Amino acid sequence: MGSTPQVRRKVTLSDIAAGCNVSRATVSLVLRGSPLVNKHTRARVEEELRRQGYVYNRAAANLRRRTSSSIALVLNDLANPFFAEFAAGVDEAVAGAGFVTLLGSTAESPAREEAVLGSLVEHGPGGIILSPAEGSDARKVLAAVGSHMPLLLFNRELDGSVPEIAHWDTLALDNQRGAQMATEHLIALGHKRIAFFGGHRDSSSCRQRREGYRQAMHAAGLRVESHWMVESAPTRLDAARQTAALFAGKTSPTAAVCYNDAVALGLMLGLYQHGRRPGHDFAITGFDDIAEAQVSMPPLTTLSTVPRERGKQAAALLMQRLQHPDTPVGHTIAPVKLVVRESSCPPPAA
Amino acid sequence: MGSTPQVRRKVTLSDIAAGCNVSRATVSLVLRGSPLVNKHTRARVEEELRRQGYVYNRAAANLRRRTSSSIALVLNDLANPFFAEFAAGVDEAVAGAGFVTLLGSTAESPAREEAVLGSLVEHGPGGIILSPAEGSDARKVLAAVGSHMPLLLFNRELDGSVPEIAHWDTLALDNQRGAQMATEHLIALGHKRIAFFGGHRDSSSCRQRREGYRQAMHAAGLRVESHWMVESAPTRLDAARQTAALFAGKTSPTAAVCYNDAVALGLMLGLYQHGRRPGHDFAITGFDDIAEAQVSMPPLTTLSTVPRERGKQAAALLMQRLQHPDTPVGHTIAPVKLVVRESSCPPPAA
DNA sequence: TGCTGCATTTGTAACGATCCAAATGGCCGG
DNA sequence: CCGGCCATTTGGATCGTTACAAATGCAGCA
Repeated sequence: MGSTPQVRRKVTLSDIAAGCNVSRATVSLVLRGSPLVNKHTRARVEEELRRQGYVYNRAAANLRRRTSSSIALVLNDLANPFFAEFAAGVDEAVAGAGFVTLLGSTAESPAREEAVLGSLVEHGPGGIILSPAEGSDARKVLAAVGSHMPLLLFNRELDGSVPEIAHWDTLALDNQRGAQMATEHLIALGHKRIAFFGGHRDSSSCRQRREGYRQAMHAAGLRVESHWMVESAPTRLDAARQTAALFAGKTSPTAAVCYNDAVALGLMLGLYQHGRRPGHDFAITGFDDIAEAQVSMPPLTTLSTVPRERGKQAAALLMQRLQHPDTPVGHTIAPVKLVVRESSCPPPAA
Repeated sequence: MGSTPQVRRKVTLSDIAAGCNVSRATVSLVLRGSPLVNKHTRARVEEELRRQGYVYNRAAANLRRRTSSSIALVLNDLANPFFAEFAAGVDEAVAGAGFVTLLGSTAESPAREEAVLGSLVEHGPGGIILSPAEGSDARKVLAAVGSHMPLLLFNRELDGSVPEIAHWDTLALDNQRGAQMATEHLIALGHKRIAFFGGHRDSSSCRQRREGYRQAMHAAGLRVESHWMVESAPTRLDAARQTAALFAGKTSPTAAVCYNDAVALGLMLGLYQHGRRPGHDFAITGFDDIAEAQVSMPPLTTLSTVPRERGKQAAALLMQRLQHPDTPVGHTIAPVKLVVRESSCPPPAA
């Protein structure tokens, strides 16, 4: 039935035009649903499009129209579930707007980031969503993307960023407020000796979370022992390894605000290995609310960031910028929500 | 220093040509590193490129050369860590070959899959890597991508696929052999009553894993009770919910081969809730070796699929196909490796 | 009949790159 | 001094689409 053995070359708009004796211009109008074309003509053309199996060449159209139909998404770590969810959200919104997503991942390497950005920019995305690699430099990024490319920075800041060159929008989580809420929650439960566990001191998100923690402690008039600030890679494995450091000093904490969920889960494991029972004799909070948080043992009290929503939001913000290139840059801070589960118990009776 | 306030229009090759009194053709040759150009000329042109902040327009070049510099990656569930790792692997290899990845995710909906494929195809990728949505139909996919688009199917089969129309390559995990290995491992430990837990009966990977399980059981002369075959959504949560079903009949199993790691971890949780201790009085194996498998409690015996490697492999296979479009289609089965950890214990002494 | 107005349709020049055949200019041998 | 050769450069057509101004045809009306 109507099988046309389409062999070599791709079908173009000229083929369609020739196939039903109209001009290329008319076919183009049909493709774009213009009301100018006669409805009988339109029908003939559409039939021919179907018959020949035409596929639109958006690259050619974009070239002529000087438009773009893609956005680039560059992530420091796609394999991380947080960013994977984020990416899914971005793609969902981007696709909803009729765009496609160009993906790039940098594996936390500023050098790769530069290369990836360079390569993606050549493909002419309308804008870029970037979650920078650790140590990524503002001037380098700017050089790679150019000063007129709409750019949305997610989740982290760039090193050496000064207001004069920063033409980009940002979307960040409310790290400080989140850590503050977690700390206040533990304080309300009766804890007095609370640690801040995990993360790299020099990452911007870690700095902000520590700051929130410190403020809450200070506001409650509680001391912070220096050995309660434990650094670790933001992974389960390294967190488990660093557990012992918490109990190295003479005054042991009874609770810990963790840098993120991965670290919190690692700490749980480490506690079990030290013979302690998280959720019974030690309270823990996380950050992110990853899928495992609700089924860990015990279920983890944490700050929900809803990464998929953040992805959609990031895409929406970038689309905004595409439509209004000349509005002043915006800095959005997404609220986070405290989700209380069993890992945050009161301190053991003194 | 040398800051040229580049305002509106993008810099094109003509601008460079004009800027140093050579023809566009010469600039083009320089861009592509042709040995034809005089090295003094090349230097002048390169200086001008830098000075004006030129960025290559790959879309225009692709149009003229009738080539492509992208591949499309369409996933049924990007938020799943297995696919996120896979995507990271694909992107790594694709970027290494100087291509970019066009991302699409379908949220397990065949309708969205069709739309996403249609949209991506218009952007002219050189080929497509597709992990189909559940229930995705072969003819529909074929209609969306056309019969000449290089296509690699990953992880699942398409419904209604018949050899006459299947021009695509495939890359699959060795599901059957993997489940067989897991089952044999449990049998070697002394288990006789072994269940197969989780997954959707009609997904191709679940069928294959069940088949491997059945073969191993049969080869060992062991019975399979019907209530030992428990279905669940492939998620932790639903798996935890279905746990009770395992112990509904009169003969309870002492071990379970799980559809995948998520299910296995859910089952662990369910067992704890039923007062059993996985790794002590009940043995469990998973499938995938996701990151959590090594830090769960107890650490999970599972089949390692190395999704990132699969991603690289998928990209490599597709690149192969791009270079040799006329070689016969290939069906690759990636081996899996049994990783023994503490979750697979011997049966409790009778 | 000639003119205007409307609904359609169309030719042609772009968009930014590449391909190709042909031009340029310098140098060498005869 | 000329022809030929080499190394280099170049104009113009082209990829598949869209913008735009202009053409077409037909109906209505004075």
